[in-house]
Amino acid sequence: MYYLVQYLPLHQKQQGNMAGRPKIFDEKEVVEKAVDVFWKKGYEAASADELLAAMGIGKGSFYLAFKGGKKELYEKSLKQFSDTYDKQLSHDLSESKDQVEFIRHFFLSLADDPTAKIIKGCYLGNALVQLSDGDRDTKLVAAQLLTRTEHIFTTVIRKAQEEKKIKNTARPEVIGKYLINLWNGINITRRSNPNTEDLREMLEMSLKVLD
Amino acid sequence: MYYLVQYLPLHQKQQGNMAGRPKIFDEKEVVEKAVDVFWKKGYEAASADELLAAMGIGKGSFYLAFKGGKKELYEKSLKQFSDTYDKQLSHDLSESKDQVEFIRHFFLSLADDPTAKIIKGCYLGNALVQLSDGDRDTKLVAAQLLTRTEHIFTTVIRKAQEEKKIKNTARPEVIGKYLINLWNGINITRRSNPNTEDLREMLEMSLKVLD
DNA sequence: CCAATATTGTACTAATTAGTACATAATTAT
DNA sequence: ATAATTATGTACTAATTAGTACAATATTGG
Repeated sequence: MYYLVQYLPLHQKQQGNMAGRPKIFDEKEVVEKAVDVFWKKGYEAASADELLAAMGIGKGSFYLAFKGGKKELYEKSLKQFSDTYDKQLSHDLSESKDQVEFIRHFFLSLADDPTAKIIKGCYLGNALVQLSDGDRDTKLVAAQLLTRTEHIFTTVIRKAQEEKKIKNTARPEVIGKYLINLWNGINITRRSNPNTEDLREMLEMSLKVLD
Repeated sequence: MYYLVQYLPLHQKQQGNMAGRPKIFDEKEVVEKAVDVFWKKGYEAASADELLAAMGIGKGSFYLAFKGGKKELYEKSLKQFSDTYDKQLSHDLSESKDQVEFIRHFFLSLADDPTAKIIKGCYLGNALVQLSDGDRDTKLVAAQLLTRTEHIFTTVIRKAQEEKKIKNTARPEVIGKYLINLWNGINITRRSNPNTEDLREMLEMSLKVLD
């Protein structure tokens, strides 16, 4: 016997037709709050109490909604962050007149970021460095999400090559990896040296691959 | 009245002429053991007990020798690691016939590292990512040490430019930063994608700045 | 041999951790 | 209204944390 089941999008609240006391929070919203804490403190150093305070919910609600505890919350935060980020990036790219130029500007703007004082790095890159061997599965999630962003770059490059907009004839996968590697590097390098001018020149040198 | 004081190198044990029970450990040796633990587990996740076990000393000895506790141990481990690393790198460079070629090979070899399965990244880069805002001073130590390695690259590049061994006429500081940024990037990128072939091609593309 | 000194090992503390148990509260369906 | 269901808040637990206190130990100099 088979049943027709309606799969609702996860973000659609089903409160209206469900029995029981209603949730006082929206999962997406509290995960977003958790991202802030994890990003600022790091995975290990972010305590459950601190997370709950930021999320504005109590332990009862939390461990009911996130049965896997802190780890589940972190994985969900990685996914949600990455989804939002990639979606925004893809959208901005589709809106831009010159996608290669957009990427160039995207990287160059990292040299004079006004938020440079509080350098938090890349949320996914941080995960790869902060997670220990015990959290191999979570690490893998972060790795896959970062690879997804890499693919966005790769796709732009492939298209630009087809349209003869860039001279570089290397495989698009290689240029895409080059770009994500540049991104990964900057997120470390910026933390160790705030010299904006050298950083800018270094970025300009790096972006010659897009000529 | 002035006295002539003989300053002994720190690593020279002065036990022979000192009163009191002799130390059962050598500080450099135990710090080296601690590096292993910090590198594998990360700063936060490395517990004092675990560190002490690896170092083979008890709490009494530890807190006497490292009054600043875990934090002092970590800072010392950063310095000692970096000293050893830079010294080795400088030595290898001075031994090599072609220093630019050495650097090129140094980076290319990262693509087929036999220890790729256990990717621990850069000890100093990890520190920059793993330390939270509360450990700003320790972070600064790591940043300065990483900059020192950058300067080693810069010096090689400057010399190579003077000797017309590379065509790239950008400021050596910029090329040096480019190289340390490449290093920082790879130590993240390798963790997210073990595809050796793409990585190798990406590195070859990156190293064109050394032509 | 004894005083002075430095190191060691153990037992303890006080704080913090993640997570559980469960009574209470707020909702829907009948 | 009341039964069923789901969420919430609080009080608790059990483990782990970094670090301290201090008596016992091993050395040097006199």
